[in-house]
Amino acid sequence: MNQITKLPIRRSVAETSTGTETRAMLKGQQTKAAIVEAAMGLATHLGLEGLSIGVVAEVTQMSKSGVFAHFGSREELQISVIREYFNQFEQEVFYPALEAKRGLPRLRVLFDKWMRLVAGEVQAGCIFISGAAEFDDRPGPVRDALVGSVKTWLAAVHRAVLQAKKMGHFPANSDENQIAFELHGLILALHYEARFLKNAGSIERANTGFNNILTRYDIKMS
Amino acid sequence: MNQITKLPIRRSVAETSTGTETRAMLKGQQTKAAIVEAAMGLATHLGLEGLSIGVVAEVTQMSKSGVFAHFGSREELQISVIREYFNQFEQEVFYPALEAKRGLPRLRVLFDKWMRLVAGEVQAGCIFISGAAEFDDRPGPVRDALVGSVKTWLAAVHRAVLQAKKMGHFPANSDENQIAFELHGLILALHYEARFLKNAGSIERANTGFNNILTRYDIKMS
DNA sequence: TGCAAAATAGCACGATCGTTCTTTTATTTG
DNA sequence: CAAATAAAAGAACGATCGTGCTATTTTGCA
Repeated sequence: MNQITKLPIRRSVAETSTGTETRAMLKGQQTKAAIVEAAMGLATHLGLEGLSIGVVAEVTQMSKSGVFAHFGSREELQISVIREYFNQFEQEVFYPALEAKRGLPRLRVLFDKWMRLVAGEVQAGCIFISGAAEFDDRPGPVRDALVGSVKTWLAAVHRAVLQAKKMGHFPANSDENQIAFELHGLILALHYEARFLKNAGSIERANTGFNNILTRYDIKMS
Repeated sequence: MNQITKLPIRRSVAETSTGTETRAMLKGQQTKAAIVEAAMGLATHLGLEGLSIGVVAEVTQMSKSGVFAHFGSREELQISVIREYFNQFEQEVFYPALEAKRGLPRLRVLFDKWMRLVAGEVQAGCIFISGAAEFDDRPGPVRDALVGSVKTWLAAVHRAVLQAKKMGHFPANSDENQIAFELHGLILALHYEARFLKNAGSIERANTGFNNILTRYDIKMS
C-alpha cells in the first residue's frame, strides 16, 4: 500500500543478451519500448495531441506502418506514453522519496523531486500538466489513462501528507487535503512560470511556498 | 496606470443600425467580431491549437475562404482570439475588482472573480492556462501574444498585492511576489482539479488557500 | 539449415489541414 | 441608380493525418 503501483520498473531487461534463455524481451517489444521512449520525448515537447505517428516514425527511423503495427491506433500509442511517463515519474520522484524517513522528511523529498521534474532541469514539460489542459474536455480512453495516472500520483501525495500528520509533524486539526491541494498549486505555478514564462527563481518561490505552509503550523524549517 | 489596458471594450456598437451615420462598424468588422467570438468559444474547449479554420467556418456558417480572408493566416486568428479573451478577462475579473476599495478588499474581489472564471461556472477552460501548456515550447507570434496578455494580467495581480501591502494590509516585510505566486498556484490548482479531475469543492479549497495566506500574516478573515 | 511466425516496409485510401487564386455576391458611395 | 469597392464563396493545391491491406524482410525455433 505504500507504492504507487506494485510493479517496480524493469527498464530494458536483456539489453544485448546472447544466451538462449533470453526469453525476457522479444525483438518486437524491444523496438516497441524504443518507440514509446521516443514518443514520450516528443510528447513532452509537443504535447500528447501533438504526437503523430508520422513524426514518431521519422524520429525512430521506421516506416509509419511499422510504428503503427505496434499499437494499432494512435490512442494506444498515447496511452503507452502516459504509462511510460508514469513509470518515469515513479523512478524520479516517488522511489527516491521512499528512501527518506516517513513523515515530513519524506514529504520534503517528494516535493523537492517533484519540483525538479516539472521545472525541467532537462528541458521537458510535464505530461500530467500539459495533458490535463489538452484532455479536460476530451472524453475517451486517453483521458481515462491520464486521469488514472494523475489520481494515483496525487493520492500518493495525499498519503504522504497524511502520514506526516499522523506522525505529529502536522497538527491534528490540519487538513491533509488542503495541504495537498496547496502543494499541487505550488507545483503548477512553478511549472507555469518556469516553463511558459521562463521566469528565473521559480523553484525558490515554490520552495518558499512549501516552507510557508510549514510556518503556518509553527513548524521550523528543515 | 491602474488598468490592464487603457481601452475599454465596446462590444458590438451599432448592432442593427439603420441610419447613414453608421460609420462605427463596417459589415466586415462585424462578421469578423462574430468569427472571433465563435473561435474563442471553440478555443476554450479545444485549445488554441485545436482551432481550425474549417470548424470555425462550419460553426459560423461561412466558407473556409470567407473566414480566412478576415485574418490572412491561422496564427492571426489565434492572436485575435487571445486578444478577445483578454478583453473578456478584463470585463469579468479586472473591472469588477476596481469597484472594490483598494488594498485587501480589492484583492479579494480580484481573486474571487478569477476563481469563478477559471473554474468555469459556464463550462469553459481558461485560454491563459491551456495556452501556456500548448505554447511553452512553441516560439512565434502566437506565443508572444499569449505571454504578453498573461504577463499584463499577472502584473495587475502583483500590483493589487503590492497596493494591499502599501496600505498596511500585508506586513511590510511580506513579499508581494511570493504572495502573487501562491495566489497563482491556487488558481492553477483550482483549474486543474475542477476542470480536469472534475473534483467538487475545489473552489472552497482555493478560497481556503487564500485565507491561509492571510492567516499567515495574522490577518483576520473578511 | 529450413520453416513458421513475427516484425517491418510499401503503398494507397479518404479526410482534413492552411493557403492561394478566381469568381460571384453584397455593400458602400458618388 | 450606377459605379466602385468590400466581403464572401468556390475550387483546387500540396501536405499531413490515421489507418487498412499486401508484400517483404527479419527473427525465433525445431
